Amino acid sequence: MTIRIKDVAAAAGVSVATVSRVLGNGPVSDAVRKKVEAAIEASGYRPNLSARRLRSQHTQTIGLIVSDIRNPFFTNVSRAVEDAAYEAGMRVILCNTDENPDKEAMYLRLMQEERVTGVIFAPTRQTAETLDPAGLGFPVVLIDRAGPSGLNDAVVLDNAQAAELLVEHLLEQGCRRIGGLFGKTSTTGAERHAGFVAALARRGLPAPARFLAPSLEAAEAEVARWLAEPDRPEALIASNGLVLMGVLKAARRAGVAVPDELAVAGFDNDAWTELAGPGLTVLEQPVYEIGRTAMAMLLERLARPGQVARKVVLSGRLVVRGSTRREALPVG
Amino acid sequence: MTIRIKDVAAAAGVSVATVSRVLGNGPVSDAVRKKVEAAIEASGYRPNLSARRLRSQHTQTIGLIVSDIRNPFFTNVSRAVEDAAYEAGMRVILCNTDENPDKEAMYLRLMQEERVTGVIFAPTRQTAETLDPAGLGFPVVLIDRAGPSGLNDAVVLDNAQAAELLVEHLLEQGCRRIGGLFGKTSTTGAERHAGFVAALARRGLPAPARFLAPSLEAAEAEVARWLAEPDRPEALIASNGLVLMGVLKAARRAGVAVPDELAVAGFDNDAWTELAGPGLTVLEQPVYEIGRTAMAMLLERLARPGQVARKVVLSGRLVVRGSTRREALPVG
DNA sequence: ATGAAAGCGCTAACAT
DNA sequence: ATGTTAGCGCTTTCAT
Repeated sequence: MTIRIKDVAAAAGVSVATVSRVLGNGPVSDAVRKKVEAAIEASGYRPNLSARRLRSQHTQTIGLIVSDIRNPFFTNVSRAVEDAAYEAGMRVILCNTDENPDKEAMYLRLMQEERVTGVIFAPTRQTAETLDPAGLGFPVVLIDRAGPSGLNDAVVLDNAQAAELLVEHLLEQGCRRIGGLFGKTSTTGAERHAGFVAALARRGLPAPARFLAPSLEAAEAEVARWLAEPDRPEALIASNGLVLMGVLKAARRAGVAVPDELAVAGFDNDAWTELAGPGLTVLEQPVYEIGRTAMAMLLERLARPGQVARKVVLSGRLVVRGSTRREALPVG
Repeated sequence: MTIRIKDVAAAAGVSVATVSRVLGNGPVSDAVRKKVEAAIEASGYRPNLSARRLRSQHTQTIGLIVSDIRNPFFTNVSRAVEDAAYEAGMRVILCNTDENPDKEAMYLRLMQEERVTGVIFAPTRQTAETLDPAGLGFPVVLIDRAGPSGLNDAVVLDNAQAAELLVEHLLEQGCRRIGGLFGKTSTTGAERHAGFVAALARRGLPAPARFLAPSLEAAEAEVARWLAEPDRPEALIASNGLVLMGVLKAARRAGVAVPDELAVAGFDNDAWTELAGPGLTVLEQPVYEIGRTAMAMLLERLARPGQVARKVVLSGRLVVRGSTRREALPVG
């Protein structure tokens, strides 16, 4: 049926070992290499990667486990990871967990069965805390959310600092009743919440916060409720791009003007944030770089397995736009 | 080193075949099954999928080849495909081609080496025209862009009709100088262009169009140039979500007000289109459904290989928002 | 530089 | 219902 290496060998008049060497750039004389390559070309032979992986014990596969590829942060990270992976001759298996610990466990198990070379993983808080990298059989680089103290390699944003930057900016604009919306299952959410609380506490201000599932729908519903309350906030900080969208949709539905009646700021400088409403003030993460860094760390870890775990902390950049502009805000 | 099936067999006091049967839900007595499952649990055994695939000749893997996962259309399609695939016990390999025919060929070749069960593919026009599904060794379902007459299964939008809907709407709003921006390498672009031309021709109107690479940057640059020309259009139709973003960015940079000085409409009803500017008029594709339909067609094709190729054509829905609102437009 | 042969871990005949 | 065994297609010793 399908052409195997022995068919190519027979056609070229050499042994299967020689064909294998041609395929793997092993030591073969030029004359023989030519003959073999011609036979491969003529037959349309395609090596069977399952067989190669089984025999060589190298799968050249990495797993990328995120909560939802539709979250713009992960969309961009995934593209960066795939670019870097294919450049390094690796393929990527992408998994969406929806922040569901059961799915996380299932996919981690799948990664073991695939005998992946390594995994890049954005875990929920729950999983991050209990993750034992030793028992998995492959190295893990955490992204977006770091696990507990130095057990895993990780590349993350300085989330507390980032949240503080946003709060400071709103304070400078004269806002006082500043509310925050954070993911309830992520470490990211917890860290950003901590920065949010710290920055407001320094001024002796309250830090009203809501925790929610990281989806557009959940955010929109939560914000709609919040805006209907008597002492609604004059500014809102959204912990990720999806939640930020939800804030804007809810404000629009409720007829609350941005920034006149509500200042809005959030995370992730996606293209649309420049175009929405008066332009959205956001904290930009170096998204593509996070993906490539994670991949690079994974490759380094594979090269030096004994090396101590490293955590790369990247800083965000505040991008000020109209959604928090002072002149339009209710001051005092 | 790692635990193999024979280790589990030895621990449970049975043969490897019995363990394999337990794994595959074969006929095994309850008592033995219990014993084996206990041994699996105790040892932390994980089946080696490469070995299983090699032996069984079933990879349970499908390939998803798109131009760029960051294109919101493909982001959503990919999520739908992955959901459906994992439900069917299949893995997905995602590939980004950037509409580069060389990359397309490379990934198609990779799919052969993976011995994938099937592929869902959004090809460039060039590749779509020359694609020989017979020679590939696996079934292909095309999405977004159909190939030539009935050679491949495909699920597509009625692109010409969709473009006509947008044009008709703009005509109703009183626009006359309507420009179009289309992907230069995609069949989608060509089909949408055809509908665009047809709708305008019926009114005896010119149909100025520009063809470009499907990226945010290319669109922004092209539109910036166009808006600077003397007889610039009073309305612009963008052939996909990325290009639509580019139109808006360019208009904003050039200080051209939407919709007062320029009406804007485009494809893909992403969340952000509701929030950008006055809200964007878009043609909504049933995105998630396209992904699931493609997966379903692939599974059907696998079940009935001889079946004649089918093309599922889905209709888009016009979503009217502020970016084309009549009262604000320069009439005549 | 090349070939012969073993075996990666598993499933599927075939036997019992 | 369970065991024995061959072999999926390849890479990798070990010879020569």
